[in-house]
Amino acid sequence: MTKVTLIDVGREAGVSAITVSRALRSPEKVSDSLRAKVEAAVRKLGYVPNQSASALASSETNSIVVMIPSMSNHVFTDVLRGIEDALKDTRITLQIGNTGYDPLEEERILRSFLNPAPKGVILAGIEQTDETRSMLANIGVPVVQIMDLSDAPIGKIVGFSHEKAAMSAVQHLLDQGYQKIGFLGAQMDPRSQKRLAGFKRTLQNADLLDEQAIVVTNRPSDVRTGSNLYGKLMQQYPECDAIFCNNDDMALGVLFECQRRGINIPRDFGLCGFNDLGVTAECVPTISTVQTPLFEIGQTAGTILLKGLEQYPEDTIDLGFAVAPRESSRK
Amino acid sequence: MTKVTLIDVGREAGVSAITVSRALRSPEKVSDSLRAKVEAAVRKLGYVPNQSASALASSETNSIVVMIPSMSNHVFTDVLRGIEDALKDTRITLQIGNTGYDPLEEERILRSFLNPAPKGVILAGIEQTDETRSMLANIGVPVVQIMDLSDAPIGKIVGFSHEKAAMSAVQHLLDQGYQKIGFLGAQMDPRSQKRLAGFKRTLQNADLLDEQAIVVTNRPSDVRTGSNLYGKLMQQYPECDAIFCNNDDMALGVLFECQRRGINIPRDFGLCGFNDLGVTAECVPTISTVQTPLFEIGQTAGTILLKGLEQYPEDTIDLGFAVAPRESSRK
DNA sequence: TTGAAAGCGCTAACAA
DNA sequence: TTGTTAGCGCTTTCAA
Repeated sequence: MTKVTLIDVGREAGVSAITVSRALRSPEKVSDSLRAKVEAAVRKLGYVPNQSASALASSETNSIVVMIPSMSNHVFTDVLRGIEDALKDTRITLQIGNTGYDPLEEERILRSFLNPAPKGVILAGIEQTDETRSMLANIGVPVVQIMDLSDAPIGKIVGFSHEKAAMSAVQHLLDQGYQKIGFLGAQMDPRSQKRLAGFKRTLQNADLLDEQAIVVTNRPSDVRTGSNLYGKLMQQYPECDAIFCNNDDMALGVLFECQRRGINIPRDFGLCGFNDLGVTAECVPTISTVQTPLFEIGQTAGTILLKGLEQYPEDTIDLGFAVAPRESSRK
Repeated sequence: MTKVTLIDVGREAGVSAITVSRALRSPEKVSDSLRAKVEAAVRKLGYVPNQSASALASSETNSIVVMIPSMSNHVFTDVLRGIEDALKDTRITLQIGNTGYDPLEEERILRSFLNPAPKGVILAGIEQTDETRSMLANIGVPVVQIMDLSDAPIGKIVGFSHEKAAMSAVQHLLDQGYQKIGFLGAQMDPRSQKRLAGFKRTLQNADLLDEQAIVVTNRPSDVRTGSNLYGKLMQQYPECDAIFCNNDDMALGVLFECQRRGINIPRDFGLCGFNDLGVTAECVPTISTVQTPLFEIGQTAGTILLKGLEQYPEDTIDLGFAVAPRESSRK
């Protein structure tokens, strides 16, 4: 079974290689009897197409490139599941690149993934380098950005407004009667910065903003970081009576730290997370959060590439968000 | 910048295409002045190698295929991080396949990834189909299985004993004075089955096994499932005084459910998770667990493929595990 | 509906 | 140290 080629299959079926290729690629353009013969030969010999040869000859691949900042963050694995869902009945393969939140790394990896050109490219965020943009333009490959919104997308963009989402979350805490609201942020990528901007804006409008109420780090977002930053915040802003966290795992860390310190949530302290990563709906008390359409973003991006960008009238697709009020903010 | 080829670079540098290829692939075999000229031309023209053409001509790719059962389970993203770490200073690309815990799906995806042949293949578990095994044998590609141990690995295998790990966990609960120990299992893949076997064996040895103490589901492992299965277990085995969960997120679900029911952990009830996925070290109380070398497994598998299987004397590499006693089992 | 010829961009093997 | 020739396995184009 060493290296079965189209020629071998053709010999077995008594036809030429090109005929086999056609029988496999466009079965409708071939007589029934031929198709049956070819399929039998393929099965008998265990033929598997050589993707390199195919891509080289046709200058077309069957892969879609996805560049995400991190595999450890559930946010992006949820998005990936959405993309996989959109592509599940096709022969399209995902080529996943991990950028580590670095646009230059994104550029470097993407370059190596762009020749031969993939069917499409999905990029997280809108912070691509100029070089990345010009590479993509030169190649002319369909591009979908995800997770954010933009007035000037490279191709299409599917996401939601991080600033508005944060504003809604903070407004929710205000509506519940909390006044001294703090912000805890890890992994301060550009979308987190927008959430911080939304936080600031809402409190400014209410004339309640205190710069001491903001604690951020560039470390990855996780439970322990939530606990740690909570401690830091309470030192520099002791009057704090509620927190908005830029990711659910941070909020969980705050909850645990409050339990350790004997602080009652929601009576003494309000809490709201972000992204609805599952566990905030289960813990005690449940933690209010902002539901973001992660799976749907992936699904939509995949579908757009599948159907062709031109099938979608708008360049920007805002999938919105929803504040999910739970026990942690029911004062 | 449309389609710059080696010939274009060669023309720019005043040499032939093959010389450019050599200058790029083995710079040490080329004169300094030539190398400089070629590098300048590459930069000027923005040349990027066509991987399909390269793979076709050399019958060699620069990719390693990784087949994992799920992207949503942190267990496998930790392993992936390990693989990426081992490969970070190379030009090797990961081709990730998501099997959904289905050996036939693994076979299907793997087949499409095997022509042209990758540099190596990493497979989770030991449940490959006969067809998968024979494909891999025919191609002669280096294979590393991970996450488990086996007497007859396809190539090498890197993992630990799930049965022994579970036995240690259950023994720990016994040592702490718990007697009526239950088992909660989701996503009952073959490795989970081995953990269940370890659970049974240890309790059998102590003459404390009750079949009513076992509750499993094939749904994915998550926090809510932990809470739900806890309820089911307490119905059918009310005398239960401790639980061993087959994954940390399930254990967290049990903790939350106990909080809701006013059951004190560890005084009234003991708890131990599995895999040490981070959050069990942070919650209140902290949850005892079994630390498994997920990152190291990935790292080792990547390194083995990088250096060549033959560099490693043993076929089976047991990276072990460690019970991490925490508050949830300190009766 | 099927086939022959040519070539995708690169590299192995050999030659100079 | 550099170049020539041939060909990897497939698909495109054109012809039958």
